Amino acid sequence: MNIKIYNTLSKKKEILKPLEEGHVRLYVCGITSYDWCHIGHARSALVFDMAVRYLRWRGFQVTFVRNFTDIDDKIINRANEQGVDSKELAERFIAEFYTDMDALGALRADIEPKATEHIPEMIALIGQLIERGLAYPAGGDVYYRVRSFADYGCLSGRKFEEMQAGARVDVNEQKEDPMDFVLWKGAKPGEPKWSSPWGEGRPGWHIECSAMSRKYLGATFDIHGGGMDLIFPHHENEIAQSVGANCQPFARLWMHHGFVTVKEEKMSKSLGNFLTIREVLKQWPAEVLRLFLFSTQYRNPLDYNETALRDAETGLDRIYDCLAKIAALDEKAGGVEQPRLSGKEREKIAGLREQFAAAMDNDFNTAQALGQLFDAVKLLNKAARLLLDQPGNAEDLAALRQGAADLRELGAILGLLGQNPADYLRRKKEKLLAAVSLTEAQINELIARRNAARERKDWVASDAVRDELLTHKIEMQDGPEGTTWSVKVL
RNA sequence: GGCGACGUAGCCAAGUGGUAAGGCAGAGGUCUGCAAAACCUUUAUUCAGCGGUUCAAAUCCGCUCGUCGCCUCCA
Repeated sequence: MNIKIYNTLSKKKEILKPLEEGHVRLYVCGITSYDWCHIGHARSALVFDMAVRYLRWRGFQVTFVRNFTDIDDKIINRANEQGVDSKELAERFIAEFYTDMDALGALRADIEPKATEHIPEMIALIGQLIERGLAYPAGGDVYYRVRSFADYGCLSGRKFEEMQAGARVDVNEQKEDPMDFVLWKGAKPGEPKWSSPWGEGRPGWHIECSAMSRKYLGATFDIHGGGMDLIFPHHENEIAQSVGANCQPFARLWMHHGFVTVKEEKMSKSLGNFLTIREVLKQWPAEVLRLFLFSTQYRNPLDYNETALRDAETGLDRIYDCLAKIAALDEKAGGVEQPRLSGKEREKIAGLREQFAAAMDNDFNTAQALGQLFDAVKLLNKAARLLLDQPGNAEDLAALRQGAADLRELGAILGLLGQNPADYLRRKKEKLLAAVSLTEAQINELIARRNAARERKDWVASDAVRDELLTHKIEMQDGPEGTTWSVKVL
């Protein structure tokens, strides 16, 4: 088994070989908890949720750590704006984060450390950096002496000269060099503070990840992940801190996911175009959002728009339709001798797991993996149709059931197809019905009227009923089991 | 200005040296009283453009054009 993952550090796909065989240690940068999570956060959460589920499905033990930044300038500023305590604010948005994650069906990380609960670890780490001459106290703050760290820039591919050419860093007289970054900030009046050898203050942003990853995963561990915007400076600085303090390699593989854009622009507070998870889930079920997010490989940018989400929903419906059909087939297993599925078709159904895994092994290529799922749906639909006409052969049914079970098992890796297919379709119908001006009883009455007309072969009357229903966006399907209806989207 | 990514059908999106997955939308057909759903067939001689390497390139190299991101808090 070879799982290849793109490593930002080497700019190549590399075969995943955990330090400890069979055990992957993963650290992901979580949120700064001062505001509602947006769909960019959802992408981050779901990408790593998928990666963890897949690695586990593949038989790895995974230790997944994702932190909360619960002390930071943004939190303090927001708390001041709202006249609340910064700790209270941070706690509140951690709770909201969990609500969102639950709504998305995202697994909890195994360890979810908070920065404020690891101040001693950070202080120890800063102390080590000072000892090694890589950091210096200045006026109540402590800074990292970036030029003393030879590999600075190795992750983002930057060189000092280049960075300085375009640097837009604040002028700060306390720093020896404008590129130096803060490890410890001396407290200003009224700010939250902890005591330290350098006076009262609080940690800089980057130090928490170095301290907490070391505590829970060790100085060197397998994968460190986050959004692409964290490459510089956050992850670059983490490397400087961790390698500088530990004198051994830090994360061996860096995984960075692409952004969600809205109308081709990066979401940002300043542009006012960010969409919260809460808002999006009001409009679309979590599985639709997941299917949408996984329709593109995680490193590529992804544009959020109505059309894309609608397409995703149509696709999801199609898979559930297929599963529901097969479930219904189960109930009328027949005793026909001859299998109707060819050996080749049977093989293809059985090969789904392997095909899916091949796609996922290639840097979690969910787009390709979904393609395999849809291929299987097509095949299963075809087979189900064959069996629907006549009593099924037991072997065929077994193949179909296995195919459906595989579909659901693989879907679960992406957090999809977790619902009972019949329930999913019923719920969807109810939701759509709520937006339509007819009740189910009224619809059934009209259908009965139409069927009576069809009995008489009064096609004019029959079509009139259908047209009437269509004005209410109700569409009928005449099947062997009678007439069913659905709400037409659009 | 520096660094990096991307540009594949109407739209979304795989494919990274061997002759273009998949989804959505569209067209034709089977089924149906007619429909719908499902299924079948079909929709890129071509992968931004131009050169080069190779028996062979969407895939490698160079240049041009275009889009986006990072360099400041950011998933």
